[in-house]
Amino acid sequence: MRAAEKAYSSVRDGILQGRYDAGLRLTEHDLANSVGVSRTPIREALRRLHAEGLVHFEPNHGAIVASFEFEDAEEIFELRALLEPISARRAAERATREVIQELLTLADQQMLESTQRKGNYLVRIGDLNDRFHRLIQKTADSARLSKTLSGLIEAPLILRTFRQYTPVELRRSADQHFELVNAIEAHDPMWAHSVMHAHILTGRATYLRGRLTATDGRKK
Amino acid sequence: MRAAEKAYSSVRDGILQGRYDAGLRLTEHDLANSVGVSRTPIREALRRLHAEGLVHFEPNHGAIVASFEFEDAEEIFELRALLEPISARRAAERATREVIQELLTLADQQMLESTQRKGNYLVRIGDLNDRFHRLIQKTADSARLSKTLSGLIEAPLILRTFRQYTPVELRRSADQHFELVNAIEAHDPMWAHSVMHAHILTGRATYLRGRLTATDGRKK
DNA sequence: TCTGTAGACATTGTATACAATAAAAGAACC
DNA sequence: GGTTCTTTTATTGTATACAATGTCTACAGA
Repeated sequence: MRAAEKAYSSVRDGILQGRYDAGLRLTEHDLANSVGVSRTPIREALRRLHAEGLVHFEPNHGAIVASFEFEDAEEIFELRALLEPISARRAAERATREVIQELLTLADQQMLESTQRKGNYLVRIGDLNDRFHRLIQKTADSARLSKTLSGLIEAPLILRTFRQYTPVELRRSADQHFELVNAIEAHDPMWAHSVMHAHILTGRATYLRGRLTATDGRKK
Repeated sequence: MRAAEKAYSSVRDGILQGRYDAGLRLTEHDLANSVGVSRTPIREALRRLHAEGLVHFEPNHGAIVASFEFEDAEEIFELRALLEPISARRAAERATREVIQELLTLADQQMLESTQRKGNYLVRIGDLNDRFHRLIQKTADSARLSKTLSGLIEAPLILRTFRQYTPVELRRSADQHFELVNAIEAHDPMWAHSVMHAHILTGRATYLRGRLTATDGRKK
């Protein structure tokens, strides 16, 4: 694997898995040491992460791990609610049998995890959800749309959201994935569009409810 | 100015002004020579341009200047039609008197250029249009939205579109800018939203008409 | 004439040394 | 004790040398 690639995924994973907390300073030198490559590929990785919004630069203080505030979440859900339905629509126009089968498998597994809820099932559900949405994006076959969305599907935010889900909501989310597969299988772009729209808004509602409870909790 | 900055704007200008044609190979070595900096800042600039979609990489052939096909244009207009109205809405909620004044001045100048049509007025209109839209984005004050849109407002495409405009359409476009300023001045988000939506769709329609005529021309 | 292969060449990828700059720490003075 | 100036240190920015790898070309053989 190229060193730049290694640096990128290493730092990215560190941020997404919470090993690097929001606000932490990441100096090129330290990262180079911990990843085991020189500063050059580290620089490249940091610029890329900056473009994706995972870090920002403070002059002479290096890269700072970005934090997600409430306003960011609102905005992310708003943009996803606009863009992901387009992905779904395009996917419905383009999906092959193989893709549909794979989506079905992912939805199946997610439903299983959502009903059983064993071990650290939330991480696995988060992962399945991520793969499901990414496969739809890939099927939509629009580099521009993918790039636009990639900055928006922030795993830490989504994982945090999953923690808010009640068992019922977890099953509903998995069920919406099933319906999405149905719509895509039927090659019905409008159906796929609106199911995806509802799906994102459902996630948003859950996130908002979680925020409210969290705030109430602090107020007590 | 930092060398990386110099490299970025130099290469970017080269592409946007058409000095580097679509499909042209840009090798790091050559660019380093022509810009007058070392390869390191050139690399940084190229990665950035890649993230913005202005070049793509072919393994062992370096950066290739991206070309805009019909499908790309369709997609860009579709995404802009979704996203720019959000910018307009947010701008209407946030604009100060100073910003409104500046927008008004830009719209004024554009109207003037559109009625006089002297010299290479199309370039100047393209520039005014660009500044108008960017100021709205800036006023919308959403880093995420700006970043998402920045990859979509491709100057070469928009400039090409302006060439298709009839005098009437040029004035209509300037007039829509005026109406947008009215909506923003009234702090009416919905109004701003729908005017911007119509404005983008107007541009799209003109672009499509231009494409059709070009195709007909070839068929004869 | 076509095809396969060897080798030169072009190009990127990486490490490292050095320069520039700004922040932090410490010393001297009031 | 506080404040300002100086020195040190930390950090990024840039250039360059070298390594790795893929591509193109020329030539030999069928």
